[in-house]
Amino acid sequence: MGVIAIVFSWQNEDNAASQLSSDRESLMTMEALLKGLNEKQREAVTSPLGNALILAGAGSGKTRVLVSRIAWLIEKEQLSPHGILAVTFTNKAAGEMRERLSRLLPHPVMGLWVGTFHGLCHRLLRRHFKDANLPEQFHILDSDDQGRLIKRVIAALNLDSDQWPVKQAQSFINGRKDEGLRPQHINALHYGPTKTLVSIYSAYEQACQTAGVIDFAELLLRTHELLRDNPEILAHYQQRFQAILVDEFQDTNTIQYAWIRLLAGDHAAVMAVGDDDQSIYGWRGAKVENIQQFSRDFRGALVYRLEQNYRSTSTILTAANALITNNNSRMGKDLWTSGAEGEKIMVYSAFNELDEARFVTERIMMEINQGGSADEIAILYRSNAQSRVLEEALLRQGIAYRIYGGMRFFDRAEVKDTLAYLRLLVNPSDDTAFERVVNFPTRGIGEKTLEDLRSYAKAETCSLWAAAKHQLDSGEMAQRAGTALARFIQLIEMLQVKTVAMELDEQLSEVMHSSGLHAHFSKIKGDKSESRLDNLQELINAAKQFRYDQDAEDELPLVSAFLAHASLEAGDMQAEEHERYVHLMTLHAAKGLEFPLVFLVGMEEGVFPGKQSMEEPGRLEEERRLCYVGMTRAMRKLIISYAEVRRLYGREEYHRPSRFVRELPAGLIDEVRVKARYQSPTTITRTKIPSDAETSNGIPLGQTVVHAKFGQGVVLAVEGNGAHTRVQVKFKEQGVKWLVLAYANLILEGEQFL
DNA sequence: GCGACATTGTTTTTT
DNA sequence: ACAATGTCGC
Repeated sequence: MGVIAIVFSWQNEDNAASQLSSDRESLMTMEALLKGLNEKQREAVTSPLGNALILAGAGSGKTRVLVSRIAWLIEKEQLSPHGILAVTFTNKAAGEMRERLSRLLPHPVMGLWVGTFHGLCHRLLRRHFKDANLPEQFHILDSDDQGRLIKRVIAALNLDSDQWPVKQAQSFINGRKDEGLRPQHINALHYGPTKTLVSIYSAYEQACQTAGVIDFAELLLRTHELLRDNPEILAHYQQRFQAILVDEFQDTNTIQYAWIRLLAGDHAAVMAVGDDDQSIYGWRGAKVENIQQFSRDFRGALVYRLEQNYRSTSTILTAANALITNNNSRMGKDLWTSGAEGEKIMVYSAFNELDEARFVTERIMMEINQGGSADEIAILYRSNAQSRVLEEALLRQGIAYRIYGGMRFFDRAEVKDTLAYLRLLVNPSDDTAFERVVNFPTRGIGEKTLEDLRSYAKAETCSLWAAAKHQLDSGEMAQRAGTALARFIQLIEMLQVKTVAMELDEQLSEVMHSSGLHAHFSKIKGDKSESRLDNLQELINAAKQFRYDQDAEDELPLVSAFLAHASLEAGDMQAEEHERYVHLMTLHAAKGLEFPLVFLVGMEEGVFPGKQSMEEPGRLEEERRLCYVGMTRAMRKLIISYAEVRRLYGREEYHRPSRFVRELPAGLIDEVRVKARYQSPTTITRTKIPSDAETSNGIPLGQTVVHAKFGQGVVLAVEGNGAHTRVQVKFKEQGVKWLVLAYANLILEGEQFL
């Protein structure tokens, strides 16, 4: 049915588009648009209708080019918006593109597809659910749901959960799916762990199929198979999409690449935009090589390089360039700017993480006192755990901050519980939803009862819901358990009837109350219960909002659309407040953003680059790219810091400054000296910081020393002076380590306390 | 079915 | 250090 509707609307929109391109006003817009671009950007935007690869450096106006290109295709190449597909990775990027497009084009564009890989695949699967072998109301599992299901599958296979951790199985399954592999494609002739993992994969697929659910990776894989195995459908979309644009191409994985190739066929003009230097998602399957592969697979692909940067000072850019040239596998690209030189990059060497946090907050205070705004400032770190100390310091100083990332709205347990009820109303076969709420809030349905249901469902290859109904009908259930289960079934069936004519938000409210969820969260004491109830209210608000925002474009039932929205766009909910915050986030989360002032903290060997990344060259290069991404976020000023001692996993660890700091040209760096009169924090009591005078002569090399933990060792090198002094010691047992003299409490031969 | 203890691992994260 | 699981006893 979808196909016919599409053909109709295509013709309508074609007419609309030809009227549009003869419009004088829009031609004017086009000229104005091109005038605002630099030469390289203009070349890319006006590239002939064919394949093109755009290597767009950080801050080179990538999104602008992409958006302008779409406008160009519509205005000058006279493509129908209906024939254009633009793909991104995140909802945020898709939203931004849509928004900028609507500002650029004089008329609202109908039929243009802009979305994430997952969002677009979802749309295709909804339209062609029968050919994709899915139930009409299939639900998308998020990784949490997926984990729960895999856990159950492992248990059902009678495998030892210690030997087969859920996480491992999950990443195995997702990894294979990202490669486009089904269980039968995986070579498991030999015995061993792979064979078991494949059987878990297989059983998991089966479980998903009976429950009518699919995971994120499956969205892509299933869509690829849908197109590959249904020539008419493929032909339809190949004919439809004359131009395909892909953002962040360096982040595409195998299946996404295959998906684009398939959809593009021989005719579509594919424009891939990416930056190999900003590839930071290799660990989750992204293949940078796809960029190199592009020119081979897509005929006559023209390559454009956008190297003029409009974001950062030349100091920051030169430093970032110097850093990234240490990577070997690069396509090569040098960012430049016609802008000002700017301030030098400040590098601060802190004693420990507390001192580092203190320094950062101090600089932020200075910045704000000089008229800067907090929201122009970002603190970037390698891992989330590093935010704690920074938070505490900011809190102490009363600086408003906001942490990005972490738990998102639709990921919250109480929200997911409520949605699980909703899912069950829509599709009682959804075993993941069933398992989640059948006994939550507790209603006397125990493990024993569930075990019976599971084994029946397994034997009959049916859903838990069907198993429950059957067990009840057959009267084989124990009195007590039977009543409890029957009450649950009745509850769901009652809700199905009662909510059928309700608005979405009313449905949710009804579900929350009838299920006892609301009462349950009201009962719990503590400060958490209030925020949980708030979240439930917020969910109702979100549903109400959703009702208004939803266009009738996709004729998906509103409930299903809302559930898909909850899975696919977990909702950052971060733009709501308008206060001015300092932004705290991981380097990964910072990609695509920019800030006038950027702090890069924790620049230590073992932290960044991380311990695990230091052995393998490939991973080290990815860490370096991550550093490059971080540096190029800064517009006006970049401040780097590292701590000589850091509390990590409960231990005090001594780290050397990150190699990335040393890879920056010395001339661009302004190294800030430590104040010798630093007051030691109360938590570290044993610390004795020597004055300059005390240690100015340093320790003789070769001196034998004793360390409380590491034992006896020999001094190999001494670096720095004053409170700053570090010594390199070769210990008998523990090997070679760098220690900060002020913290190490070394005892020299002769019992002299340093 | 819940609370008290033990065990465990601990980059990065979207969809 | 610490949080987030899992196990055990009532």
